[in-house]
Amino acid sequence: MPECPLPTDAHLAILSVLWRIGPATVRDVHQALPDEDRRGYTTTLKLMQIMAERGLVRRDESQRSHVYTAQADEAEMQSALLDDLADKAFSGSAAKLVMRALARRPASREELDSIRRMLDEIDGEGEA
Amino acid sequence: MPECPLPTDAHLAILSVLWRIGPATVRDVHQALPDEDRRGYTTTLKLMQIMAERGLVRRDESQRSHVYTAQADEAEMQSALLDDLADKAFSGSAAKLVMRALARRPASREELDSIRRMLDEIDGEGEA
DNA sequence: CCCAATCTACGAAAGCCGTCGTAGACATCT
DNA sequence: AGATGTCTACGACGGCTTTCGTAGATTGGG
Repeated sequence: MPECPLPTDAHLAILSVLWRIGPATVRDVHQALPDEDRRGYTTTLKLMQIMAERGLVRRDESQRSHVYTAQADEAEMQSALLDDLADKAFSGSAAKLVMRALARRPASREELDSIRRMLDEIDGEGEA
Repeated sequence: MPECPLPTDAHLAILSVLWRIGPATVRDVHQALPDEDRRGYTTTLKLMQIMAERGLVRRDESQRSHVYTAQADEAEMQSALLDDLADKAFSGSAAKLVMRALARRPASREELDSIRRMLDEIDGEGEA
């Protein structure tokens, strides 16, 4: 597993598309990119080529239009990004990070319940 | 209020020092930087000059050694960084972000309790 | 068979950031 | 006054990323 530095924003935007729509060609990804992230077609192509070099995506060249698949796991990547942010802006404390995120009240009742259930699970394991 | 793009990593490292130790000179900051973030003295100086231009810090030039103060509020900055990360890697959902952060079990019992209390507060307000 | 569309590959330009060397101003001490 | 040390200011270089133009290959239609 190539423990990469961390994807750049442009790479992450492409990864997000691949995670969402699954294996896709450059054109598919390019069209699926949000407008504010979309540049020229060859820009998307080049980025994806570089991502393939770095192991962020895998590439199937059996078709003329190569098919790209996200190699990096979404959950792992999210964790890595959170770790990084916790280090940089929360003295390494994930708990501080969580509390700051909650302080913005962005969550619906259902989401709050989900979070509570997750806390219960963690407590349960702690007891055992 | 200059709604800046977002601080770079190097700028954030300096801001972290200023938040921690309060108003300080370039030399103070430079010495307080963690070893892995510290480069040459003039590098720190230049970064802080740029930060002053961008409104991330305020500068008091009444002394020969200028005194810098964090202009950006730490909590606001943390929120902005979390918003940014939520957009880039969690489809804009802060709840997803929180759950991913909790899934890593980084928290002590006390921290979990704090988080739970915060959930209760949010619920309480929702009721009212 | 030829034209148009589409793809990959390559290279180069531009931008941004971090890094530092150096210069000049100022203070201090002897 | 001179030597020394510290400060700010400025400029430049290098690295990395993004962006795109262009060329060459391939496909499909008329």
